[in-house]
Amino acid sequence: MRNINEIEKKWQNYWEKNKSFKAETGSSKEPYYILVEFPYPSGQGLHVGHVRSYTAQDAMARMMRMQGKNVLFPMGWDAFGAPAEQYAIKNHIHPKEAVKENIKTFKRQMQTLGFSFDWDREFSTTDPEYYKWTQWQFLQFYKHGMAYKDTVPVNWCPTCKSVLSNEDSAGGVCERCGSQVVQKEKSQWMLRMSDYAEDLLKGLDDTNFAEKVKLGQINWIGKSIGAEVDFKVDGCKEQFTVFTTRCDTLFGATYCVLAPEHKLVDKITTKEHKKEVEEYKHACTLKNDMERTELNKEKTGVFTGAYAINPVNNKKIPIYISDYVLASYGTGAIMAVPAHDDRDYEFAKKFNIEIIPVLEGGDISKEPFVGDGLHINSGLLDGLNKEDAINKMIEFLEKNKLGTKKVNYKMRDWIFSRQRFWGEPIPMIYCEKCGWVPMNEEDLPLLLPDVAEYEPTDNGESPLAKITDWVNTTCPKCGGKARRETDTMPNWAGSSWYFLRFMDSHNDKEFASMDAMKYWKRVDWYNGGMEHTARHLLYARFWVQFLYNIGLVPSKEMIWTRVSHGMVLGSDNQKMSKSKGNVINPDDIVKEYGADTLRTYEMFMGDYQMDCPWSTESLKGCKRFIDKVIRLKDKVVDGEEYSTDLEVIINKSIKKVQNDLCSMGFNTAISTLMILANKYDEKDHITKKDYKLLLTLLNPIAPHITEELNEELGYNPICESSWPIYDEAKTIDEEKEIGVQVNGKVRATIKVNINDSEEVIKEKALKEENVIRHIDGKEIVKFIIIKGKIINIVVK
RNA sequence: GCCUGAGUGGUGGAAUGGUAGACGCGUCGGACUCAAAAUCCGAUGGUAGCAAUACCAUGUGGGUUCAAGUCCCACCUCAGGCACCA
Repeated sequence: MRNINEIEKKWQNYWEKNKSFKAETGSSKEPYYILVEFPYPSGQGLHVGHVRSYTAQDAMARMMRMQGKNVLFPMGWDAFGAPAEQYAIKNHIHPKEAVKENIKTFKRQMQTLGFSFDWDREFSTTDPEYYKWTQWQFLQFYKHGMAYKDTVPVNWCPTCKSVLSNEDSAGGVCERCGSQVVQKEKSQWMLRMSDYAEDLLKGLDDTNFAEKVKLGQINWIGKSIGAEVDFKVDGCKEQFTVFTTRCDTLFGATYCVLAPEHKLVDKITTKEHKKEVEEYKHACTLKNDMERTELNKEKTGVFTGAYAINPVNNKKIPIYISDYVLASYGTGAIMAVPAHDDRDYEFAKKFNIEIIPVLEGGDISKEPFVGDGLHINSGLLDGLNKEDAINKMIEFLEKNKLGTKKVNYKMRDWIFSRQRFWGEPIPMIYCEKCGWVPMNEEDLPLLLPDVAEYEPTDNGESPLAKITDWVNTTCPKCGGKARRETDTMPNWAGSSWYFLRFMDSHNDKEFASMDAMKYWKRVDWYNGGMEHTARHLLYARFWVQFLYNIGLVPSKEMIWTRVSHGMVLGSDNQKMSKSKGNVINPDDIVKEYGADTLRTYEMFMGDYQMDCPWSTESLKGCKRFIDKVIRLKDKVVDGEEYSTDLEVIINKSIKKVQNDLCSMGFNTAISTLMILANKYDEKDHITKKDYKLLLTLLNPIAPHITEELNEELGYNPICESSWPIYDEAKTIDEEKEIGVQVNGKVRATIKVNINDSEEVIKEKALKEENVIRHIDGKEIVKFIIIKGKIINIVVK
């Protein structure tokens, strides 16, 4: 046989030439859309982790095509982003050149692996034909009041010289470069994502996401139901509002805390406390979120000198400021109930504030009691449980106009501006006379200029700000002098709707036609990394829901199932990285062992959804399996029927492989095929049909060699054939070995026939010597026969 | 601290409540070979035993059940995510 790489090349060319995997919009076959997250084409080339998830989805796609479905399995490039920009800065080339190179490498690598993507639908988020529509969609957000400019304290990375989203700077550290993030005030484009909090929560019911994925979304949205309560400041007209989920503990509120940034702080602070308060506030601005949370072991804060009036009992209670209260959540102010909240308790102990228990149970001299209990010291609430007390208190507050029921979400609006060159320009123009004016839609795309300088400015302006030719323009409204927005969009923008574009990739009239979207209906199966299941999925769902609300997509949720894969770790069980020297390059493996072996190994290595270490030894085992399949061809004799003695195992194998490929049981699908091949190997001869069956079942995972062997038998290509159909009746063994237990312990195994009556089985079991020994002299109290599974004899 | 996973041989991992360790890797022994590679055959959880077989064994401790890796309760460890969210 010829060299394995030549065979692989031959079939890759065949598929390309014959457009074997083209998805036809409008075809009468049942549409099925399998999507795998499009990669960021980094300079590192394809990772063996990519190979794992692409092979998995490829196997599904190939099987489903054979089952007669019209499978859409596309691939593209998420190519905007900081790494390409940094690479360009370093090497003094335009990022689009670097991206072009990287895409070429990625695509070549994917093609040598034989993935059945419909390459006719390929695009990159950096193509003007694509980002034109990303910009167009931004304009729709703007025109529907969903995009606005606001000055917000933002996370600033001094190294990247860029603003980061809360998400990107999780933990106070820049996700890109790892530097410490500081706080800075900046005017930013924002998307009103918080308006969609409730819909994003509800929409989950219309999806088939895995439970853990749904939970991730729910946690991120962070809904909590509570009440807002107004507190008057003693001795002046001012008042402030707090948010609480436990308004039933209001009688135990012995102080209030405002966030240091709260607007009221300056107004209510008394002369004697001014200096202290100012110092504390200043200290807080120096700290970023990371430091604030890190130093949370010890509560800090200062007294403002002012007092609030507890609205339920008119008690004067002190007002403090402390950074344990966040300005960005709720109202930026809390009522503190030290008897029943850990944080408030700690604070109260430190500042010697009164602690009044209002719930029965626990010992508050030692620790706060946060459980459920009947109310005490609470006037109208005394004797009630938590739920009743909350309801009664809300009723009381609303009746007396002291507060209202209120729902809060952790999810905030999406900060949409980035001070970078390599992103979609935001198509907005600032005119002294007219203010912010959107570009005319006909003028899109707004292209990135072709210049050679991409360094951000030191004052945090985007590199685009330096390109005056580009920046200076005229106002679309009044025709006067105006300036373009120089910020660009975040990386998440282009990936929030790419799956819609794949339905109609080359449409130059619309981002995708309604007809095409109605035909494909939705992404039926979406595979991606666990790290993207919270953020990316939430952004994409928000984007789609907005488009739905303005009538541009056919349904509110366009993604049905979301699944995630485990990582491929280095053989040292660590994440692969250059510095650790544990990186495996797929090119090397393909060259030495062939794409089919690599694909088979990555599917066999372990549970698809779990991380798994690389093992070249195990890879060789899969090579051996492929070689065995090739060798089996020598046993083939003519015959267009299955060998009689193989019928059961063949039908069983079809059923198992088919079910496993649909439910991500790739490793057990391969083990089934290994068992089948071993069975064939035991025989002197197998029929052509037996052999073709094995090749067909293995084809989704190892498509090249199976096509080659199939062709040598004289059959039409497998990718143009049908998936075999199994006969349920023939998946059952006539005879089976089952265990015989005595008191739950296996003492023998017996052969039973499918037609054996219980009497016969009983008789067989009781004939076994070892069984007789264990029941000897005892009384049989129960005789349990589970057909085809086990026998258990209970004796006393 | 909270949420989500996961703890099974030397190793990657299999097991709709029904013979734990499928399938693969490694190791050991054997065949073929001048030799090696490749391939093939056999053995391989632990302890005891020549063996039949017995006992132990799925992170720990309880429980439910004729039967528990699987279900329930408590706890321990590891990984990932969130983290002062009132």
